[in-house]
Amino acid sequence: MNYWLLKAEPHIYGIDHLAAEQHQIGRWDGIRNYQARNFIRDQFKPGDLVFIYHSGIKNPAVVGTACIQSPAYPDPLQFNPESNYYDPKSSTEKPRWFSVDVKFLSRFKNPVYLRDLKTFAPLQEMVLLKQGRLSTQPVTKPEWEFINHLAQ
DNA sequence: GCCAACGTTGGC
DNA sequence: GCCAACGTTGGC
Repeated sequence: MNYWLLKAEPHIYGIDHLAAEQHQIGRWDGIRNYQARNFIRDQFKPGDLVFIYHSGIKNPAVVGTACIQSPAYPDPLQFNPESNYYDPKSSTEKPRWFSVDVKFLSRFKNPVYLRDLKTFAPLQEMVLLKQGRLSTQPVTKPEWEFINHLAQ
């Protein structure tokens, strides 16, 4: 069992969108960064637990949890010329980008804000604090448990 | 393969 | 809106 963090811009697709999906399962697509892609393609496994993190807003925060619901599969948006995520260099034979299905689990009553994460010694090695721009990233088990306690 | 130019992310 | 960090592109 592994733990991950997925970033989302809440006005585009955030935890409320996920919770509103049929069966509360949504496709996590549009990832267009190789490092983030590699985590999805090579390491995400059904049953893995993820934090949903809202970025690009005034008070960025971990806002809830979800779980990986499917193996990685080619992101359909890369083949759609109408999509912002269309990639003409990708092909169905050699897809470049991958997505997974994610199932909503919980929305934190108390979001854990980035400014607070920064104050706790056990969280100082989080990828979130070290590498600002990575949109999918690993979380350690101690970090997972610590943040869940903060959200209670 | 190097590197300058450029684009994007994302916190503040 | 600004800007730091960093990823990508493309000429050479």
